[in-house]
Amino acid sequence: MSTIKDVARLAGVGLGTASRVVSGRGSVAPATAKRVRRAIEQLNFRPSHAARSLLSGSTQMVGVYIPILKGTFYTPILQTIDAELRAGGRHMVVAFGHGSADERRQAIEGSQFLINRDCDGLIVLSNDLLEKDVVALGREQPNIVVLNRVFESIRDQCFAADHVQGGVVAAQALLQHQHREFAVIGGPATSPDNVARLQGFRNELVRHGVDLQTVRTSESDFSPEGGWVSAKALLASRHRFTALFCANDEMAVGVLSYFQQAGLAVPQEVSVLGYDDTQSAEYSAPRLTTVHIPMREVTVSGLNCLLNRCYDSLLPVQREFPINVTWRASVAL
Amino acid sequence: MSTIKDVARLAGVGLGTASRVVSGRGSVAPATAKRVRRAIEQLNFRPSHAARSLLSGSTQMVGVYIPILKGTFYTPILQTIDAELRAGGRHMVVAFGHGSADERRQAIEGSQFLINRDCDGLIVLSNDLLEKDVVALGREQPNIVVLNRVFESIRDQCFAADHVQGGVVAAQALLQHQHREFAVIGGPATSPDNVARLQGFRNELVRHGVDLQTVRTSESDFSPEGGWVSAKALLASRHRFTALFCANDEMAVGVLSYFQQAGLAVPQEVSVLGYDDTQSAEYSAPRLTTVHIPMREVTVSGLNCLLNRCYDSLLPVQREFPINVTWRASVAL
DNA sequence: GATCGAACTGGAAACGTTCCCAGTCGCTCT
DNA sequence: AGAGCGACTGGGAACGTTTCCAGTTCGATC
Repeated sequence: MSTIKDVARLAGVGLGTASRVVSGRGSVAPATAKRVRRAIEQLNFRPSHAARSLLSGSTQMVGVYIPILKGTFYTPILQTIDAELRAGGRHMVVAFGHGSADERRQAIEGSQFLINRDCDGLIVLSNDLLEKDVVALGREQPNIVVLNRVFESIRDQCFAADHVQGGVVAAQALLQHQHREFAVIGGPATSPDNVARLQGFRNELVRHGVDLQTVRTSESDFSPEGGWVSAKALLASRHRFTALFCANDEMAVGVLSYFQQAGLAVPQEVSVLGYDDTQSAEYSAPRLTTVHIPMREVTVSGLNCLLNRCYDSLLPVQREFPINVTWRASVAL
Repeated sequence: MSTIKDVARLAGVGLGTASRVVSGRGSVAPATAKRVRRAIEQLNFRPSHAARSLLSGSTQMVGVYIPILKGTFYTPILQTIDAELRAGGRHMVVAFGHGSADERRQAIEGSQFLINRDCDGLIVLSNDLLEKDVVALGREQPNIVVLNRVFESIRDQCFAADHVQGGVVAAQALLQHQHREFAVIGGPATSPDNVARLQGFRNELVRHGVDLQTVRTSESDFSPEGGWVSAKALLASRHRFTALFCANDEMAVGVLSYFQQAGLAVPQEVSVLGYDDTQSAEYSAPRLTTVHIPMREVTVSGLNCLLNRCYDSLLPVQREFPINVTWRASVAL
């Protein structure tokens, strides 16, 4: 690989002049600039990112930690982040959870890994990190933003939709279709956003006079497979219900798969409501009615907040994210 | 951020000694090492990745270009690459296709972006790159590996399953269930892997005496939505068929969604066969029988090949990838 | 025609590491 | 006692940029 010294030598100019042409800062005579550009072309010169980073103290790189890249929840987030970053000439380096450690450790290690990689900032998604973990991480790299979760100690670096409100919206959607007999398949009890939406859902139910004793709730793991086995158990339990609320779309898809196999017609015999409105809800059989969480807006706002911190820009940041229902075909009277 | 100089000063040792403790190379007296380690701790010192890269000429970083992160095809690939890389203390930087340019330009720009970021090597996935493009890219960064596509000029840097064989396997799966009347929903005609599997499929059909005139083939775009509209068009055409081959799982999922809505029972009235065996096939309604492409093995082999080139390691590389069928519930007699 | 300023130029210093070289110390062996 | 050796140490050079400063040239202004 050729360096800027080679360029300078070939063009017969000084180091400074060559650098000015490359970086476009400072004034250079047109004729000289042309000579330098020809030399660059000829040597196929590209400036070293490492050298620039070393000097400037900034890598123009943002780290993103994601527990696992599976399903349809995280992928649009990555896509969004990369798009926004690239538009600003920056880039993204991703780390997923790995290894045999528990998920909390994985999240810490992944984030640490990213920090060690000289990221200018960090975006973290994790259900298993503790308050003290983010504080510790924040000591090493103050430019941290958390998505889909709020830590009290760094409230204004956290971006999330109001999931208890999401639960309320879910309940209303079902109630307004005259449903009174419910079942729920929740995500992991350790997942804060899951308990929030379940809380909201239940609150709204009692507000409408539903006896919570009659709503059967099972805990699952946010995966289609989990939804499938929960659906099976639910049917086996012979619990009476006309509407089933799934705490995310992926589980709902698994449920739909099992119900089809069991010969239970959706929505004719039971209604199924999803949550998140990810891509997997769009073309299930039947197409899934689901609570729409505006993750794109959440992501962009979080990223902008991070960029503002890292590069003192003034990108717009939004902190309220309206939730509504995307009506498709899985909920009926 | 503190530097190794600060550490050296605080520990009362020379630069070299401090460095030796940090990098673990060279000999240091135990007592001295302890003092240095305490200083590191105290200052919360972390070595600068940029400085190391500059000196060593290697960033320990591999770039991955992916056209778009949507659906279930690319995500496991990323997950696999990251897992393998992290295990070796290296990392991954990802770029997706963006902007309004056509997909070929996007692929070139994305790859270029990665190269400019000082990646030690590049993994590229793209249906739209031309032979000459990879040659040009190869001049800037010889360490390139292509997945799911083979370019003649760099044959041994390309890793892909044999998709014409995949098509053959698909045809056999359907034929052995006595199907004689077919329909096909293909991917984009510009996608080499798509034309390969369609070719293989048709070849096997004629080998079994099926008249290709009777098999209706429509072109779609590998998306669930595309599958949905193609399924609609197919039914509207009143073409007779008992088995439908979809060139990927995503389209098959869209098809299943439409068939359910249209009241067409799968597999009782028609059989549907997918391709790829991605996560979306696992819990569709009904669960999708599909041609299993071992993308994990393809990915690992490609990555290993790249790592061998970049860091002269001797990781195992495999060039043949057996294809079979994952039987679920969408194909019947 | 002296003065001033703008436009342009070259090169040293700095960023934070690692590697190499030279040097010191203490021990063992003749 | 002197030589020889191994363990350990300190600091300069280098990696490839950008920034800054000092210097030169040239045209315009008084």
